Amino acid sequence: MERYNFKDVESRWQNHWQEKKTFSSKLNKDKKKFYCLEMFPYPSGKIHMGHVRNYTIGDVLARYKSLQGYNVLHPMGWDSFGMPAENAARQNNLDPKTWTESNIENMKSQLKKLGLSIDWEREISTSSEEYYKHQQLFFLELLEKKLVYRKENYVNWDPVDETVLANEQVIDGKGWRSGAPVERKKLSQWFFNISKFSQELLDGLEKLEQWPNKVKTMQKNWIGKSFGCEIDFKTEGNIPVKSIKCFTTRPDTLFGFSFLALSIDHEISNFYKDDENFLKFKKECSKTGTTEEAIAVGEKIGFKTELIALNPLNPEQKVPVYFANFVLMDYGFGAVFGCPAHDQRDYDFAKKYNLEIKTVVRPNDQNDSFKVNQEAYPGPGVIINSEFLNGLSAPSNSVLETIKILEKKGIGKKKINFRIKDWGVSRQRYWGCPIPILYDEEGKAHPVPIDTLPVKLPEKINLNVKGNPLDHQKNWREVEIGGKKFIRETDTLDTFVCSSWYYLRFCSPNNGDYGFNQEEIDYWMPVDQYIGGVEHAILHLLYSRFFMQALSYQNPSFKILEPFEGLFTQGMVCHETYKDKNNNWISPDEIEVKNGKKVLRENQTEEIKIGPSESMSKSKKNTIDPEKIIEMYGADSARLFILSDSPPEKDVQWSDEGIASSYKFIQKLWSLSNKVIDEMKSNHEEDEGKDLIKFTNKYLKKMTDGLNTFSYNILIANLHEMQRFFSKELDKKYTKKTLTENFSKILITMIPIIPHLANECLKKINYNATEWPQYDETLLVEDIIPYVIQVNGKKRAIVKAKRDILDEELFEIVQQNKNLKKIFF
RNA sequence: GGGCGAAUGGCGGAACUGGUAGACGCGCACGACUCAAAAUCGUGUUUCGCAAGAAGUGAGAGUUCGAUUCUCUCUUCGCCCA
Repeated sequence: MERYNFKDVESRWQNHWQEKKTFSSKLNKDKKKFYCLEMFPYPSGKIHMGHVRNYTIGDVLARYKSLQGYNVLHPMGWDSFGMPAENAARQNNLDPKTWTESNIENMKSQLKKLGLSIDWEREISTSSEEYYKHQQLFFLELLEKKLVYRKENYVNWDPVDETVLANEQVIDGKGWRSGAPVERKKLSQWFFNISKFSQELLDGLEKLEQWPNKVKTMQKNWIGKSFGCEIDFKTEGNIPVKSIKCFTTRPDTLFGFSFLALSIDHEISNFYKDDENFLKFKKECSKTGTTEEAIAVGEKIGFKTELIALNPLNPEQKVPVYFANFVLMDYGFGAVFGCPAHDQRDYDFAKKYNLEIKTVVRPNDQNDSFKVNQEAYPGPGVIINSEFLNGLSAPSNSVLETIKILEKKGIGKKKINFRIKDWGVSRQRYWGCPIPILYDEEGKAHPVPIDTLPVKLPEKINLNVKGNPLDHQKNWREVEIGGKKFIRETDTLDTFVCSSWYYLRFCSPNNGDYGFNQEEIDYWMPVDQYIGGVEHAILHLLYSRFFMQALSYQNPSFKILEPFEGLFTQGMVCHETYKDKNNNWISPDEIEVKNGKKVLRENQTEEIKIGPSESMSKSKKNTIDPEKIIEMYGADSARLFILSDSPPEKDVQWSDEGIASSYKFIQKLWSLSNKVIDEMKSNHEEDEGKDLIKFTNKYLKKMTDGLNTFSYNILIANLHEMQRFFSKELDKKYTKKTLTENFSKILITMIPIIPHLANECLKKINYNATEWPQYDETLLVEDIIPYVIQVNGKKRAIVKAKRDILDEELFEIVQQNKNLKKIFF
């Protein structure tokens, strides 16, 4: 029998799909749509196993839905702006555009070799003028709606990359890419007013039933709604300030008040702007990062002002006012009241400056003489030492009670506060979408006139300069409109902006005058199933959700509030790690197996230390190149293996044995298929049994269930069972009709998983697969079923009997069973 | 420190609403084919035990005729936030 030639078959089918435009999708209101989207890749140059997994999972679903009769939209594009292109261009002395475009070409051909059912006619690239010109228009629209604004802000500054870092790009106080200690720097930045929609973004989560709870919880925490109260603290002192406003979630601990702390950026700092000691202190503060983590871990330091604050519930009590490094200007009002006994940061601060620590909450299992010792007690309990608040259960009753009292006295009011901050979108980089803003000679910002859009990125410029290369482009920066001189904004947009709306563009990728066509998005949106890594659980997904809010704001014809109806987060691809005797990472390519041991290929003797399996990464050299795998084993084998070993939401271990076994299995399926086709030629007049039909039905149910629940690893197990069953069952004689009917259904179920082999086999029996096969419910029911006999909860025997057997009859059988006889008699 | 989740053979993992634990794969062992090897095919493979049988889903308790599944306590690991 001929061996399966995957190279020939796979390339033939891939060409067929391309020529016939099999996966091209068109708006068709008579058909139910299904929008299947995987997170689009950054064009780094080569696909990696993570892509293989992500896109295989998506392809299984897209092909399945298509067989189910849906009008499927399954597009692909490129998240092609960003730092790596700029770095690569600097190093290799070429320009980012050329680098990016050639990477795209290469990766596209690699993806095509995977046999994905992608509508390539909808391909988009965010760094193309075609794409970013619409983004600039969106920016101006949002500016018009006052959802974009500019403000001076302290930022995390990476002194090596000379760029602003987002909080999440700061790891342990260092830049994620450069590793340099991050500094605080004040810059004028563009912001998207995401916090305006805090409540909407929170409420929207409730409706996302097909999202993992984990992701919803993460977003919820990120938005961080807290309920509390704003309080005016009266002040006395040499500075002309009458009161300071604070936000707190624990007004009930006011009797434990022992200091008031201000952010160094609080307006009161203006009174100290010439004070040398204060400036010194400020400098000291800039050494700690702006992240909440850095603040929690770092030393708490303060600068005492000449002000005294009064306790609003007890004006007799007067406490000092400090500037402190752990108070953030953009949370609350940049001022907090210190209650050392019940907040750890306050406790650390009070210890350092010898301030009073007064316990005002005791745990429920302690008595009123409880005193905080060693560390703060932030937990629940009962209010003590607090006059008229004593005895209230904290925080459940005490917070609301205290707010009532404060409101009555007119010194405080109930307030909802959100942790989420506005989204800073300015980046001091070249390879990004230019922000369409012009500054006049007074430095006032003006939108670029719409009819002159897009603001094109200058090409082939010198990147080997300090800071943002666009700052050095005099010709580009300086503009004259109507005789007036302007200077262009040189910051570019965060690449997260590009990925916040690309799924809309896919619906109408060629729409010229606007980012999308309303009719097209009304049909295709929302994305029915979005698939990608959990690392985007917060930012990308939240930004995308914000973008829908922003577009629909003051625009009743835009009705999509949630872009992604279903979300699936797949696990990572892992591989064993290897080290040589000098503890250098060794790539799997440099290793050979000799006498059951892994040795260096170079010298064939040095044994390799095998480390734990970890997520594939270049730094640990434990990557496997998908291109080589496809070359050796074919796309179907790669797809089969990446789906087989673990459920898609969990991490999967790549192994040589695993891919080899998948390859063997492809061969087995091929040979099984040939055997069945041979059997079809023998023309039996009657079926020798019904097992094959019954099996097929059960199999179809399991495959359908598995596909509906993303249990893709179970699909592969079913395929193995099917292969074994059919190989044996073919010893019986079946008619051509039975074989064709049943086996063609089985082949169709293989299309989503291993499309090349499945289509090739279907072609051999001249079967045109158009529909997902239905199973016959009645055939799922067995007549003879096993009865498990338990005695006192322990399994003692299994007897087989008719499904509808009477209790007495069953009892009869049980009595005859010799195992059971021993127990009873 | 807080939140969420997980823990099942040598390994990856299955088990629908509480009802035969270990599907399927890897690995391993044995056998067939072969001069031989590879490949392929077949059989077996939770542990202890020759067997009958017993124990067994991180540990301990509880609910139940019956618990991998439900409840509580604990341990370890992972992820996210700090």
